[in-house]
Amino acid sequence: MNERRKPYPFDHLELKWQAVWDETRAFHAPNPGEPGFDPAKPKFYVLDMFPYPSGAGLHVGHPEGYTATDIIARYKRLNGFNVLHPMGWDAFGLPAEQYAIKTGQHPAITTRENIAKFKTQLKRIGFSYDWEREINTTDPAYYKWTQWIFLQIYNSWFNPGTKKAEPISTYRGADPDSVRLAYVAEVPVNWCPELGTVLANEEVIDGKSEVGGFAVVRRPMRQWMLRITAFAERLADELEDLDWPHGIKLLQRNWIGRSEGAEIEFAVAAVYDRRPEGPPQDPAVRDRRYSIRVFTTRHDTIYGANYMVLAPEHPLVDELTSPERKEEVARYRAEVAAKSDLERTDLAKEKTGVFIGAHAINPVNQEKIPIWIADYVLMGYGTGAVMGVPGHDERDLEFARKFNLEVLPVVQAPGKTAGESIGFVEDGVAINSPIINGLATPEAKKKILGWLEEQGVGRSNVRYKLRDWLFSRQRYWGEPFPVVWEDGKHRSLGEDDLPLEPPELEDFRPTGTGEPPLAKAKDWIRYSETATRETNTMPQWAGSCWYYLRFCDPVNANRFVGGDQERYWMGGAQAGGVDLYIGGVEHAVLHLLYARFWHKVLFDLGHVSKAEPFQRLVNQGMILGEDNRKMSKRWGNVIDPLDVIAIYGADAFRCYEMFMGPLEQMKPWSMKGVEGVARFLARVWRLMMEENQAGEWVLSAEVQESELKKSELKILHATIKKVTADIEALSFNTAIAQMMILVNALTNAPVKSIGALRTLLLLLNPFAPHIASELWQILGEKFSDSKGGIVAQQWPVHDERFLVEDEVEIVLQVNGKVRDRISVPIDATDADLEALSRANDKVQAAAAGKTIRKVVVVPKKLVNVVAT
RNA sequence: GCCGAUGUGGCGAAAUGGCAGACGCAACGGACUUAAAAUCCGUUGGGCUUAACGGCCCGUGCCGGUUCGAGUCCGGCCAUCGGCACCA
Repeated sequence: MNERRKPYPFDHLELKWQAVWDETRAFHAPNPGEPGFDPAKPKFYVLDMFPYPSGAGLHVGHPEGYTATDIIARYKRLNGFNVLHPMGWDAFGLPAEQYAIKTGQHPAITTRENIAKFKTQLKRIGFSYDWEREINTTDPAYYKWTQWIFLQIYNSWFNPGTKKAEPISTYRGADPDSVRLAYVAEVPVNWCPELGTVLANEEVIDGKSEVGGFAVVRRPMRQWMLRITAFAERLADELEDLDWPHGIKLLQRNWIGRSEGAEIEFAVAAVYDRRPEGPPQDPAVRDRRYSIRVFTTRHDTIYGANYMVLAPEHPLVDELTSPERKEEVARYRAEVAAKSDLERTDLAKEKTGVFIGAHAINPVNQEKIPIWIADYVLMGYGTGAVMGVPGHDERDLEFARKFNLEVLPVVQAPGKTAGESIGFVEDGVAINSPIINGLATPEAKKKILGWLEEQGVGRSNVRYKLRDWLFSRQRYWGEPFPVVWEDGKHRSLGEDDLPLEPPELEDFRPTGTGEPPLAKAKDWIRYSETATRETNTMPQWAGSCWYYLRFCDPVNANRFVGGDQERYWMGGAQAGGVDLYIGGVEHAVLHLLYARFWHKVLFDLGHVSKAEPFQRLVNQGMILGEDNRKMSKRWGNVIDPLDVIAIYGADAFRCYEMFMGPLEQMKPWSMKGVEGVARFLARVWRLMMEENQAGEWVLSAEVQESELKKSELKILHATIKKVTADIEALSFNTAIAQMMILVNALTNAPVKSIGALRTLLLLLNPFAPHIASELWQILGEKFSDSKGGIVAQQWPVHDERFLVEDEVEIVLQVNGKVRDRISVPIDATDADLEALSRANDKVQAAAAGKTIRKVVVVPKKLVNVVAT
């Protein structure tokens, strides 16, 4: 290994301070009612996205966000906040289970080992977590409450009147099971025949399994679903007031996918008319009226609707298909069912579909239009049926061309002929549409909708792309559902039955039939003579949906979080919730949407005090390898923080992570860059320390009580100001640059003022806490004061008086180009500046032969002479 | 295809509409050293010009606009990255 002498003894002092912090519980945040709790202090909750403890350990990407939050946490503490800064483990999940399948080692053991490794790494970086609040989603004392929250969801329904989740007991309908927020449905899942198991969507990449690359097909199975769609409107609307990156809000909004439009009923032309045997004799069948509802955002184009398409799975298909088309329809539906999602959504492929032998009536003109089924219409969105308007919808146009259906323009784009307006038209004027001819699109929509409403065949309607959340997995390593089945019906266990622990299994392998591995535990499954346990488990997202709440009160055995604790950390007069949440963009929609959903349910039921959990969100950018590629085993460019720390120390590691560039930006790693930052810290060290004859570091003789020169005072206070503002703005790279400027300036001074050094150490402390603590202590011992450790200090405040200057440099421009720079007294008037500028040699030279038209004076900055 | 982000030296980057390139890396030169490492000091966007001090021009992806003045604001392109993708 690297035998090079260390530029300062970081290894010794870093381990020393980490031990001190542990022993003194330096970063423990007291809860209301605990000793040491000061109600006068404002709270600050700064949260990291807790990691999945994989076997590979942390790489340098993880600690980027963690370092940022740690700087904020340390900074806020010195500013008098009671800071909640916790860490834990999102430890249920596939890799541990896959490892168990391969080796037979129980996932709990793998998980324990991985957590130990992660924790060692995090501690070596010197993060100021309150480790007394550490949580682990696989701990029964934790997932007891994950299961408890599931029961709250299970025992609730969404009241459309109040737009709130309410206890199921308030539901007045006949079948509560049909409205619960957790329900069972037969839905298509990703089935991988090769692996013999079901996969989550995240585990399927381009229609193949992430593990092994085997084909994945859709197959209907009984699944637990959470009714997140009921909250679509609130999840979209309530994003508004959150202090999140604009892009992330947009991503969530798009994911939720709100569309405003109309639902329109198309009557079905008498089905029996076309049957060879004539009208059925049974009056119940003969008189049956069918109608098909479509959803459209372009109701203004309804005159152009000359066919209709149902999703192949549409429930009316069986009843409407004419006998002579039955065979073909059945064949088409079978074909579609066999397709994977990939095949079905492959845009390059041609449109397919079959006519089902029935017709619908267009309500605006009473025309009989053919009904088709085609897989470009999805059962899961809208009503599963569309009116085909080939004139103004690209997909319909493609379909119409394939099957030679008529294409009729009904909207004319501005500046184009009717014929040219075929295709997708954003806005235009209605044509060939008697009721709305000549109206601009928005008015046409309004008028036709009014007309349809009058006829009783249409109403305005809002639809969302968001689907209900498929909440069950056929896995071992997850939270079991607190549910039992009896006589084909499910019912929940009581709170007293929690935690419901999974059975001990020797064999974690999938059964091959799609039945979950828990089904192998025959004794465990048997709940009573007549009832059996649910064998699915919850997905990995479950534990992370509420962990930020558990951090507020991590060991409470009686409640998922205590009321006082929740109100203190998550409530408050301000916006409330987590004050700062930093993590990767990869969670922009899933985790962040799921957690918001659970939080809203808990809020509606009165268990938490605010409707939103994360007030401010920041995404750190990905750290690439030195080769500018994503870090991965495949490229061999993964960097272990511990390897960096062994050479340069934790402080250098932390500072480099922040100095690389803006937090939110993607940027490549550079070992040379770490070295540069390490040199900076070594300079800080040598500002105060020198080696004696024996090779020991001792306080430098240059460190003395002394008055600062004016120029030194200025740079010191400019640094306090900039570092403070930059930390507030999470602009850590420029904060470090400013401290480098200060250190360079101090290095050149013959005498090092203790006051200036102390201030520097306070500013540096959030970034490089070990070296700052050590040097602070050394100064304290030498100049025996009673200030205490650096963690007990106040953040410095700059004094604007030291920043004002007697003289300022003024830039002289002619026509916007710099011609000279002059130094003038700070109180020079605009007239003075103009006169000086006009008299300046270089200005005159540049303006020679021209007439001065105008002189722009920017006080204390520049003068621009406009000459032509 | 749609949505979003980003384009500045050899590299990471900095710049409330007002001196483009702070700070750092790399490179080069010097000091120290028997020597090297470490450290310290200096130079470093490009071009032209001058014996030299210096002087001049160009330069923030491309084209245009607004402005006394644009990396920054507006319009239109191009490229890279990310997300969504038959959502009616």
